[in-house]
Amino acid sequence: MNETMEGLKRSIYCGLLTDEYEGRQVTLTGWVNRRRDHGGVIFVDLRDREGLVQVVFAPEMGEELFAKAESVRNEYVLAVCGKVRKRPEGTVNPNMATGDIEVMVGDFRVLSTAKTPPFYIEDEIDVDEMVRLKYRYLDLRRPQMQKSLFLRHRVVKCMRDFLAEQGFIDIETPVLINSTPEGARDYLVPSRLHEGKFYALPQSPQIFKQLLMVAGMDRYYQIARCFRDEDLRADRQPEFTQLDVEMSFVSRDDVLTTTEEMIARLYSQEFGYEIKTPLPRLSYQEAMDRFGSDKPDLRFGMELINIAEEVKDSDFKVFRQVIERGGNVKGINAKGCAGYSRKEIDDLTKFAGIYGAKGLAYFVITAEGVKAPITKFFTPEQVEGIVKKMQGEPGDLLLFVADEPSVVAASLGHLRLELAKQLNLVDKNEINLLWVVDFPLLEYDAEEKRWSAMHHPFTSPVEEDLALMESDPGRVRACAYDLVLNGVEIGGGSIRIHRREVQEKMFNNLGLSQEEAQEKFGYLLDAFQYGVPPHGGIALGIDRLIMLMAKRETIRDVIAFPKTQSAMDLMCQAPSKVEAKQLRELHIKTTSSPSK
RNA sequence: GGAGCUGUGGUGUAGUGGCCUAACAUGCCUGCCUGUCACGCAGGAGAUCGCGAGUUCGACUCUCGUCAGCUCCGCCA
Repeated sequence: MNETMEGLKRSIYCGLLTDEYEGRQVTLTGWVNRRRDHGGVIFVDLRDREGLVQVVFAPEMGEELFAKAESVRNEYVLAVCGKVRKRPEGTVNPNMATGDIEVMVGDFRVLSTAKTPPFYIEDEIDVDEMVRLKYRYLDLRRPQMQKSLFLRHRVVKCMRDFLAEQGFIDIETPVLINSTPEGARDYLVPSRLHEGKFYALPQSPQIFKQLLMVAGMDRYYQIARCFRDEDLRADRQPEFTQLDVEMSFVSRDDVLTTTEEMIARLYSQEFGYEIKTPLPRLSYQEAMDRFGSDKPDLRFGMELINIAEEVKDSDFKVFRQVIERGGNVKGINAKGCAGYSRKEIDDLTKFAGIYGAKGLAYFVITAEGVKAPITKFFTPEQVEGIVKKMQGEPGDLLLFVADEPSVVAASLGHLRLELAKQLNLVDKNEINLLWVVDFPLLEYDAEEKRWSAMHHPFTSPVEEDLALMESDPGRVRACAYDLVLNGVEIGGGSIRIHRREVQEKMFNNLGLSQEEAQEKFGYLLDAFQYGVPPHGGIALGIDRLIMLMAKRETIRDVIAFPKTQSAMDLMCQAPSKVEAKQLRELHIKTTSSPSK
């Protein structure tokens, strides 16, 4: 039933056919996007990765062939041979790139019949993602998905070209490595040859790229697959792709500048958009203070404003006590939202609660003055002071959170984003890039009661904070930086520690004993005894970057075969059970019941 | 580990205790149709309403559990 390509050769992609081919005999191949059977004549839109073209089946081709044409259905794979011609007057389709021409089919073959697909192969579909993922190969036929993958290809190619020009070389690092403490949960791979031992899949090629610097490669890059066994999000998959870069004998600004140039070239090449460099830089502290986030979206204002000074002497116990305990009281001004209903404010309160806020205080500013249940705790002067600090005007809604600093930042920071969404404050076409710099080197893990590296254990402290490492580790700034695009972290890196004594201090702060450090990272420490260049680098999240460039809401849309939120591949059904024999070879026994 | 939303022919939806013997659109099948392009017209097939309990005289509808998908919190150097 299915015919072969024997003796046929495609002349051109369907979507690339132009009127320059008029009068010429061509062979086209593709999928039947849609057929319109008029009885005496059949129109078929033939689709390939470049687009559509209309091919026409008319009875002149002969009875037998025409009968075959009548049996053609959607998604059949055809090879058609025919003459390109201008469409008759009045039948040109201006909505179609190839709408002024068509191919009069003289002969054709059905290379493959097809079942009716479970959903339409077209953009703007509204199909349950479960179905799309199960039939991902059909989902990927949709032009929009193909465009995303083409975009991804061009972006990665542009990166490679740029980096090659700059003297970076592409080096692969192993995928089977050893598990390390710190950081995300590792994916483990049992060893058959070493009973009871495991490889881990890399969370990033971090240590290897640093060893490549010790090896004198000077400038390295890799499009690296990374693995983290943590829960998924719209912008987090268990395996994802990073552009991993490392360079020797450089300062922080060398890394930033190189990255900026690359990103600028990307946008220039892809959209003809000129990004102004150098990009703005915001310290972590300032980002947290003003936006409640270390990846602030600067496409709109509505900054967090500290009103501790204005409320510290008020009768409002909630605020006062928080301040006395070292907490923050901050607010945001939702311009023009004074008309929000009780329920809308309740919803905002609930929303703030997700991030730990125990309440959401508010002022409604009307022409007659401030209206709110809590005004009674403040003197008129205090109310006025708060309104002034918040730059409140009649018609505004002021929202306040009082809590420990991290809760205030998280709740107001997210509330700010939520309100921007509701009020449509974001220009979707704006491209807002910035660096967040001067991250803390360490953060305190309350659960484990110890310091842990905010970036990773090889991040260098900034020189002038070195002395604080023993006296006040929480205040040490790291020579680390994140690249933020429209409120999404798309990359991060640091200048690394290249001095053994600083590295030891770092391990010390992390509560790693000399022995533990030697056991886990000994090879890096050893390497550092043999001449290590100062070095630093960055890793960019390719999936997230492409997601933003393609204006998609989830990285699943720019990954060919992504996993669901429960880390399953609905198409191939991974993960799956394995044979008992395989487990025996790996010296593994599972604890779950065999029926499961 | 937790919160929320969703689950009804292939697909997208409607149906808030009896009107449901489950509706609409689209897709699919059959027939007609020589200029359509979301072709048109006529007819037809197709659903134990995610799964399991419970409440009820009666459950697509209410309750509980469970599974799956999505969003989020925790987690993610």
